[in-house]
Amino acid sequence: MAKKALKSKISRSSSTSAASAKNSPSNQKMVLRAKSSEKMKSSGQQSVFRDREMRPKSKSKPKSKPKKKNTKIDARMPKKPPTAFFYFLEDFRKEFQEQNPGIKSMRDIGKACGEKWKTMTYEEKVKYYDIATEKRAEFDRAMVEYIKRKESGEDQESEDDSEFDE
DNA sequence: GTGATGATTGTTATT
DNA sequence: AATAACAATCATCAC
Repeated sequence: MAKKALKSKISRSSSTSAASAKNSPSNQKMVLRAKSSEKMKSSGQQSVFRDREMRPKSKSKPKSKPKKKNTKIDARMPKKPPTAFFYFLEDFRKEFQEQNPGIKSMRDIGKACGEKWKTMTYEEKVKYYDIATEKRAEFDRAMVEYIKRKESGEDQESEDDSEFDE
């Protein structure tokens, strides 16, 4: 069927109208976010002997991913929004945990997700892409403002930082 | 107790 | 065109 018809590019490419593909004129703000504020608490599991590899925190040489904010980016810099895959992860995680209460971390889940993700058809993924695309638009907007603000006065540090001591 | 890591794919930015 | 880096999450490791 016509699945392949659109996968060509979900990416919004540019601008403004490009999003018309799935954007309805009347729909400017569609927020469908399954948000969940659930917190799971796991008990203590302490065991562990997985030889993963020694991970000296001394990252003398970041191999490929400095996970820490090494970039002196401003705190006001809009971070990259999660990609479609990440959104899928959110949903998948919950289910996966239910089906596999034994699994603990995302590392295992991530692998399962990746595999499944590839098996998913565009139609299934499109909804995630849709969300991601929208998020990007918002991010794009935020980026412009960020730049604007930055040029205006990067010295302006947020003074309203809630750094109140309690 | 804190910081860092690992794993997944997607998108962006840069070259 | 292609590569690099980063996005969220959370159990686990190192000190």
